[in-house]
Amino acid sequence: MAFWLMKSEADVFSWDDLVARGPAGEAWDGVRNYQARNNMKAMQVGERAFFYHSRGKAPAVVGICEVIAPAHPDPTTEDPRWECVDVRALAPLPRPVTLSEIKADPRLAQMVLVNNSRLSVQPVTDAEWAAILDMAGAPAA
DNA sequence: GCCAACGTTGGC
DNA sequence: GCCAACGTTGGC
Repeated sequence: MAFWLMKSEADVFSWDDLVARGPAGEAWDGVRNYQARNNMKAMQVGERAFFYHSRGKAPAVVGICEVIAPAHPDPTTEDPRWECVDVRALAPLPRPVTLSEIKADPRLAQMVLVNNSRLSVQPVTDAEWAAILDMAGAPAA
């Protein structure tokens, strides 16, 4: 099982918006970046991803979501190059983990989030996943 | 709101 | 195939 991280601007589509979708979840559409798309194509149903709020005054990982549908054509474009997965909210983190905390933790120095801040869908290693859960005060997965 | 970093586009 | 110009992202 691989782990992932998906970014969204909090004032465009927030964690609360995903929670409001309930078990039906939401298509993660609108991605127009090949690397991010390739990551979505690699996702398996049941895998988990951190939900990250970008661009707010305190960018942070705020929740955990689950992939509920594999990659399929992006409904927001006619262009067949673009695909998206569907995700649903699983659980909020007991405490958000901010980008500044992530940058300050040596366990997370190699995170894609730290080194390629523009990639909107990115892989997370098992060790990074565990470290962030730890920082959030969440039980290990 | 600003600006640096990055990805994409398009002329040659 | 190269590279300059442009648009977008996202931290601050």
